[in-house]
Amino acid sequence: MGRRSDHTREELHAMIVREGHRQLSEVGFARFSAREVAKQIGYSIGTIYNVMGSLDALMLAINGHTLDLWRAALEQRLEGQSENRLAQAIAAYFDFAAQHRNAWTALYDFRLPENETPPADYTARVTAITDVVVREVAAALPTGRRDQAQALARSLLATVHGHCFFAMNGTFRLLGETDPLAAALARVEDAVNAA
Amino acid sequence: MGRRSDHTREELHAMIVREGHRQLSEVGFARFSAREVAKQIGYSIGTIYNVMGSLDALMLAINGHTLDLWRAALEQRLEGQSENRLAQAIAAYFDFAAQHRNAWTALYDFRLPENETPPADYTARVTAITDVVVREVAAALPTGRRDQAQALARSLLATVHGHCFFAMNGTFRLLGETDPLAAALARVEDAVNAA
DNA sequence: TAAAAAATTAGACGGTGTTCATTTTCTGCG
DNA sequence: CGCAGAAAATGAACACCGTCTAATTTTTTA
Repeated sequence: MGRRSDHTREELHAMIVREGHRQLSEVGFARFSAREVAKQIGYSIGTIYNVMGSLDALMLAINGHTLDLWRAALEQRLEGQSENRLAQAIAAYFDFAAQHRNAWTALYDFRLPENETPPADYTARVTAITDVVVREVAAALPTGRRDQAQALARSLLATVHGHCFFAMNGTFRLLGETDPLAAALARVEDAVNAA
Repeated sequence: MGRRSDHTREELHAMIVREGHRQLSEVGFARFSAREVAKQIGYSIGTIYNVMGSLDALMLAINGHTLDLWRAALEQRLEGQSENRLAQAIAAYFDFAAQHRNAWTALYDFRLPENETPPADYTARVTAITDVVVREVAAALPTGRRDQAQALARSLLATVHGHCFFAMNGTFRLLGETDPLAAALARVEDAVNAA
């Protein structure tokens, strides 16, 4: 076959990413298959490669989509909130991971080969989420300490990530921690108070 | 063929795990292959399955071995140290991850299927590392706060893990953080001072 | 309407995990 | 020593996977 009148190349690209994200969410990174994506959208495996280039590129596009959803969820949660905004942001971090288990986990399961770097539009999505956190950390700091916001935000992001990761992968359950979110909030509070 | 006089079943098990760990360290989790392990030790693929039971079991054994090495490195680093022991432990955490990149990463890349739980001898290795941290956290706390050590140690482990993870996966480089270890140490200090 | 361009296909290739009937080797007993 | 049974090891078979590409089909263009 050739061109199909009902899908432009762009639309097809979007279809693949959306279906890929759907399947990734369903079966998880370990069982994800490009062939199955092709089957579900009614195209052949070859088309996936023509449109996406490679499995790595497909994964980057899917993870990019997850990052978009994550930032949207984060900003929606903060919208109109005037108190405890940093705590709200952290809770949103945890909520997104819990509600999008497989997609969130895949953000960290998937890695490009050693020599390659992610494309600019992917890293931009990562920094977009970071920027939200930087903004909220800055607001939580005393006015004289706002210049520390960027560095502190990076570190607090790592702190929250570590807690969320251990919550999701079972480590906290194993260690008897029953409220990972509270632990993360406590660590962030410690750091903000120290600044 | 049948029994080979030069290897007991136990020795063969150990051989497989050691060679598996070697290859995992070399090529990383994504490119790890049980078939290649078999080839390198001069046995057939079937034998790997006879001895280990499944690929999941093999991965658990290999990761268990990594955890053993990690705890040994941690304890060796602390041996004889009388000052800054908690900071030393954290530095050892980072050092091990850096020096055993692929093996360390595989600890988190590999996950059992949803319904299954890791065997007791695996979880014991995880808690063995945790116990070292609990001990050092307790020592760093004022005597009246020692009862918080366990809960705080869990949280600080997550904190350090988050920083180490972002250091290893490139997130910190992307965000401009040039000294992840220092950031982790600062967060731990904040938490200890707050207690 | 014919030629050029674009889109799509599907099969081939080399790899993977997994299973299991078969073969080989070892052990112990008569 | 010979032989039977147990233990160990094999490797072919199966169903997948990502990747590539020659061939085909459709659409667009001239």
